[in-house]
Amino acid sequence: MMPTPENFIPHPVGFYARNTIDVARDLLGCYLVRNIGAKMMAGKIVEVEAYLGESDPACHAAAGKTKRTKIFWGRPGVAYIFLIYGAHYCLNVITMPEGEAGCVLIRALEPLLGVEAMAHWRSAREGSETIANGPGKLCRALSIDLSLNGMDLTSEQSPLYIVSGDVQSPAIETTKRIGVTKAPESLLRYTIKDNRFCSR
DNA sequence: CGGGGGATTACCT
DNA sequence: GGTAATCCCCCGA
Repeated sequence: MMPTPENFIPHPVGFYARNTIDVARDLLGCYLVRNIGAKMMAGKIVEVEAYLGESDPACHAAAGKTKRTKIFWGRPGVAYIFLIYGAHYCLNVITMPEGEAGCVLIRALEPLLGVEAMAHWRSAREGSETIANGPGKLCRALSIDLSLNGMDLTSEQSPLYIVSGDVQSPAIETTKRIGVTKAPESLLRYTIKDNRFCSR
């Protein structure tokens, strides 16, 4: 059963103040909501990756606290956004209780609301399956950039937030993370099994 | 202040 | 399958 915008309920901070792997798996099937003025876009989260903080070489937090990474040790449930290859943004959610580091990378969405707007931002006339099937593509589709870094994803007042999704929890497939050069063998990528909107 | 790294994507053969 | 594009961030000097 799919929620409608009237029933969009953001997760409380406590949802994110937990073990990163649990949060990652629980985010599958939830909805990412983007408001620009009166326009709403939303998509179901179908692919994520867990980054386990200081002990995970692939996690930016492994470099220690810097201007860019100090957000990891701050309040959970906020957006961590960075620019990669000078061209694409990646959207993460900060996890773990305050004082501990971790995040979940949102890697793909199944477009649900405002699909035409997403196609517009992407300058894509293709089918909806490829509009947001990658971390850079979904940021482009939802017009997400560094100006949203640090945004609270637990509030409906935010231009970007996450809400509870499908009532039934999905079957989950576990694989290696994509594209990472450090710790490439770790099985920390989670997808909704057989969902056509995942990357690859 | 210069240089290299990077969790990607699109477009080429 | 291979690779160029492109820039913020971090580090070392």
